[in-house]
Amino acid sequence: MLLSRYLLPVSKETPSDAQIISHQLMLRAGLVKQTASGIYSWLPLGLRVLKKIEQIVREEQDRAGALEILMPTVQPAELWRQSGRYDDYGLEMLRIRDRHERDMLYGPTAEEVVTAIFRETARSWRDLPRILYNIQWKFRDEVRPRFGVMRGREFLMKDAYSFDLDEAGGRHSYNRMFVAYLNTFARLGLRAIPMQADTGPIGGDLSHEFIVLAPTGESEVFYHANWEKPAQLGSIDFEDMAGLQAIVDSHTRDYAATDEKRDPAREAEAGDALRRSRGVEVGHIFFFGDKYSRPMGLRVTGRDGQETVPVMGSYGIGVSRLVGAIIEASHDDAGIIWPEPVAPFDIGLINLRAGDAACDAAAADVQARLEAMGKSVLYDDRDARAGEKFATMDLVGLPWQLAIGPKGVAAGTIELKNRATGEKREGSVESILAGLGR
RNA sequence: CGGGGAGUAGCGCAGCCUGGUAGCGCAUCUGCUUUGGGAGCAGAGGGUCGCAGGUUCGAAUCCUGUCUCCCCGACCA
Repeated sequence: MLLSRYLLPVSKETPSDAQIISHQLMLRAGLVKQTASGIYSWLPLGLRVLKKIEQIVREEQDRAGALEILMPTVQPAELWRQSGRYDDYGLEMLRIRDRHERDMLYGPTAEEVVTAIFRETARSWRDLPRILYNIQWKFRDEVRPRFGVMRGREFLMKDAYSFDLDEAGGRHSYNRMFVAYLNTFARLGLRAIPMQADTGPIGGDLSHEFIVLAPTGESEVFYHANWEKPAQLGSIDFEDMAGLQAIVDSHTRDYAATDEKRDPAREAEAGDALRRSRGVEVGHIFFFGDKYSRPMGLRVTGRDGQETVPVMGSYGIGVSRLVGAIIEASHDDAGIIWPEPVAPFDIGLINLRAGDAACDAAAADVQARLEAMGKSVLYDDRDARAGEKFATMDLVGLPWQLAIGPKGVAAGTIELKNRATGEKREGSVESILAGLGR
């Protein structure tokens, strides 16, 4: 991609609306534009990141055996009356009336819709268990949106819903999602800690929040030092109930709690190993039994020929929030530092003397060769000063910066910088490209 | 929803108290000089001062209403 043809409105100045670092950097790096309070438009660079995160979330859901569907953003109030939540949900739900005076709503979550779908498709125990998920925009009319996409009113969420015959099965589904979340956050380059959570208005008795550690995170968290070792998950057999339970057990053994859920006894037990940090909630999983299936009339025929009410769980990841969370966890004074799996482009290519025929040709050649290697390249071909180009690349946080200038062209060399480590390497075009190809 | 703050050029701000027809920095455009980590000089474009009423000869400035945004609190993926 040629930067001269891209839409990348970067800014040196910090927008006065933004308080936290991820919000400031997202605006300064031209990732998003605010459209209304808590509502954002995604610009090209930000959208690439959002889609990369979405795809990683999708792959890990698929791997865990969940099935992707797509449910509507606008839902009929009728379904929420069936579950009994229509009157309970309150002002957070954006209520809409259509031209026929029917009560509609912009979905804040999708338990009702998915239960209705499953009610009409599942007939017998053979249709269970199933986990359905979708990645769709949600709207919650927060009283006070803030922190940019971290707490917007409109947000992209992956929400999964499990249907099982009994509680043991429900626990297995819960464990599938638990482990899928560990894998997902690890792939995103994040250290996320599962913490025992209140089940809140959604009900049920088995629930964890996944908290990403970030020094500028919004909530305070306390955890055992063992969590600082990154989780090493090998290949997982999601069908192995006992094996999955063992993984979950090993990832819930060490103490970890949010501010509200602190346990003085366990903290004393942890002693010197107790750590205190800040974090951002990026995922939340619940098992809630027949809370929705029973009132909504979801029934299947069991092995014994009798009707039975399936049990359910729901599992959310804030996809758009993750963009902010990753930046909170990974930035420096110069800007964003994207973990490679979510970076909008793999490489930022800087032409230090745009307009110089030899430099232009060399840069175009390098770009073509990188793209032939399957790398995505943002090529700064603008007629601007080197400092401005490097600063822009630092701000937008691409993992690698390649610089080509007259001296390098004369010597047949090119300079590579790693955004995260700051390490620079100069070498022949061939050797640098070979290094990037690995 | 309670408390506080702010709307003036794309961004960051001054001007408002003490009314007199809008300014600074960055960004943008043109030209020249520059060019290996946010250049210099010269010039240019860009604003219904959030909106609506009112006071006044005259309103960015004073008064009233209204909309929007931000912060603190309670609530939340």
